[in-house]
Amino acid sequence: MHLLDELQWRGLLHQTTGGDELRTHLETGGRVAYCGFDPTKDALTIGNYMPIKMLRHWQLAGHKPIVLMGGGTGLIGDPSGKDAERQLLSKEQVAKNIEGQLRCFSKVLDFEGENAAIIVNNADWLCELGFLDVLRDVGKYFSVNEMIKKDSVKDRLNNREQGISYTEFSYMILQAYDFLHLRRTMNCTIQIAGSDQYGNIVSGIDLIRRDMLDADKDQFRGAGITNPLVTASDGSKIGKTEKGAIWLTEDRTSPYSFHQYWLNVPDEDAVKFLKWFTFLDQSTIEAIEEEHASAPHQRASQHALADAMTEIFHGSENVTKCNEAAKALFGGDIASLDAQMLGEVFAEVPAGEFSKTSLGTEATSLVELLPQTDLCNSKREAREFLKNGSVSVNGEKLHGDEAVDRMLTSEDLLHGTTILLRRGKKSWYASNWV
RNA sequence: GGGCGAGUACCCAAGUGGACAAAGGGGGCAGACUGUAAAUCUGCUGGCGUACGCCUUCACAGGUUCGAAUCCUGUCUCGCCCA
Repeated sequence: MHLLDELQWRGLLHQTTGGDELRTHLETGGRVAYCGFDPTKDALTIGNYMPIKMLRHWQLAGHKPIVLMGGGTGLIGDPSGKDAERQLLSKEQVAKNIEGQLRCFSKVLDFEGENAAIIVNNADWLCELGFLDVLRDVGKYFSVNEMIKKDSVKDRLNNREQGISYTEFSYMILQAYDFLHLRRTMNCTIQIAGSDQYGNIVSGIDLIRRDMLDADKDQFRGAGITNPLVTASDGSKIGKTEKGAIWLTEDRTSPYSFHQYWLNVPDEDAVKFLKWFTFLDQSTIEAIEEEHASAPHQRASQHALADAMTEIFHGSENVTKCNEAAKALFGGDIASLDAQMLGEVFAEVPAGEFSKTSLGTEATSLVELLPQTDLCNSKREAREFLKNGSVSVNGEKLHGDEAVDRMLTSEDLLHGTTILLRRGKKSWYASNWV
């Protein structure tokens, strides 16, 4: 399938420049495209995944992706979609953030082989530029009249309170220059980005055209491909929960939580997400969709989604673990798990150590104990949960007043060491008694 | 600089001397139903205490009053209008 058709089918194609010319251009392998990444954070979330995935599709289609880290532009800040002037990041911070983000890229993109992805940092060339050189060689090609028409600038100009600094105003020139630089030095003809970057892409293409006035007429100048803004069915951003963003690295979001996030996606989003976020092909996804439709309660789409995503970022071993953990936590008979399984499943869950000698005493009444766990904050709250029948011990639900009076004893120990507490459906706590 | 208006809990928003820890909605948490879903219904939602209660909140600082989110003074912040 042609890359553009593939993206179209997945719902990832928003706009392109270049029309048929672009399509033809892509029929030859080994083309080079870049996508810029903002080094404002030292780690990435699901919200940052889409552009990386776009580059991977590019790579899978037989072309070469360039990851452009905005180490230079990151010192300036993109005014797009921002209603206030950005704070400038220090050079050290930018360098550190780039370092942190690289981990995520290697999970998705292939950095080896014929079309190996490469990483460049625009600080390497932007920092070399002299101010006067830029004004003479680049600035000349930019019409201020055009620049102030761009939405990103216009919004800020119309807003008397905020305004826009000359620094941020210059951002689009820098981004355009990036494209030109990569066009010149790496034969990079395509820029891939989110739809909000369309204006900046066009600026880049214009600049390339002007730079290549004398070049062979048949030579492809440059084009852009944008993907739409992806949101959940309720209009919210994907990958944001009340508890915070879902990160792509396990030091910030455990594989289990990551897996669970996808598993809990609403039905109406699940198939859409399969197309957007996974690399499963059309027939596979259609089969899953059918399977889901015929047995909705099995949630085939969510399972496929969760497994595929977890595999990308945490590996197939973790997929198995996450599924086993989920099965035990939600369906299985907790008490019958063997010691090893128990350890593995609850490796993901918050835990704490308690003294075995206190078992059977006042100190191990649930009202006393729960506030010491992550499950609740005070005795008052503990009583509330217990009365509501929200708490279970080793998978066995407790009700009403007897729950409030319940004490843990040595008989509750699983394998002589652990007692599992649960509040509601999804909050677990492993208490280890030593 | 002048005029007007507003600031209430996680968010929106009522309340304009006592019955106010403060209506209503949203969100969140929990329960029932389910499919670890959606929709629906129920309970909780400032904190602490097994009740009666105590403590901290209505932008901030003072004041009036037996009593203030509510009245007065000053300060700060935001919005709109005029210069």
